[in-house]
Amino acid sequence: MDDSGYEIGFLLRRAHVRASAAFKAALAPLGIDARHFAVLHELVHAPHSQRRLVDLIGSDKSAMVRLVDDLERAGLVSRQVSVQDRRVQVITLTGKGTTTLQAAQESAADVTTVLTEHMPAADRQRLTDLLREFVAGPG
Amino acid sequence: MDDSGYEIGFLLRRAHVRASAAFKAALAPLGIDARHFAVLHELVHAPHSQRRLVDLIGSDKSAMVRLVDDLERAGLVSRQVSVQDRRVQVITLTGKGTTTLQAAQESAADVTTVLTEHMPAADRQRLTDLLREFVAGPG
DNA sequence: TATTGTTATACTCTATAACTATA
DNA sequence: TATAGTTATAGAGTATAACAATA
Repeated sequence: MDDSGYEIGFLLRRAHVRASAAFKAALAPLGIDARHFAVLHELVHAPHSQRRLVDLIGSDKSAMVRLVDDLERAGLVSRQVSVQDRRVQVITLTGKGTTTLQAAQESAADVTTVLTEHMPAADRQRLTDLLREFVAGPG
Repeated sequence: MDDSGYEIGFLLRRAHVRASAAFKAALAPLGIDARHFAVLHELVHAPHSQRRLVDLIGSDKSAMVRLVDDLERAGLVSRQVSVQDRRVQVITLTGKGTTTLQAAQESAADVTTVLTEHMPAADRQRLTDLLREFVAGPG
């Protein structure tokens, strides 16, 4: 009985569950979860509108409002009305946000090491590359 | 800026979101979702106790009660008290369950084809193998 | 009219603990 | 005492639609 035709679906679920539990535990001391981390990560190089963050992360706009609410309340980002388009809220990393992001990046890297330490380095790299290819889709 | 140290976490999330949305849509006409499919899939070769299903799938016992409730209500599995241990409910695929599972397997295989048709076949196979390795963990 | 962001709401899923019946 | 299953409940996350402000 060969189920390789659809096994990847089950495997992605198990892999995600395994990884997200580990990331959640690692980020908890910083007061954020993986979704907040994803937002902070997108803001490293430049501020973005909430709309742009939604597109980058693949969330939805009402969920993003609450994520940014959380981050703003924690002092990690700030909201500013755009001068060009006053409908737009520009989200910027604060100094504290930058510090927290760096700590989160270290924790996340440590977790990743633990999650993949049973795999040869080449396999780890190849898995990352193939996931990137899978996620890219037909586009 | 190199984020390869933790990028795999984000990628697994995006990959899982992409795949689960597709599986959900494909299985909806059969009246089940991916979790029900996983349960049916484990019952192909032999009946199992709910406890065993929990271990196989990585769910929890109260969630499993409801999954089996759903499947039993739809006539896809049956519950029978074990003769050896009357605490145990043995879950068995019905004829309708077998038919539905086969349809689900075909839908899932089709979805997988669509999800990976932008990838060379060798990459698809390698991704499956590497995910299996990742999921296995240090054990 | 269309878009950005906000709010409200309902729904699903998960997590937890208490409970039963057996062992 | 411990285990398999059940039930109840609370919480988190998602999805949806209606709304306000601006373009």
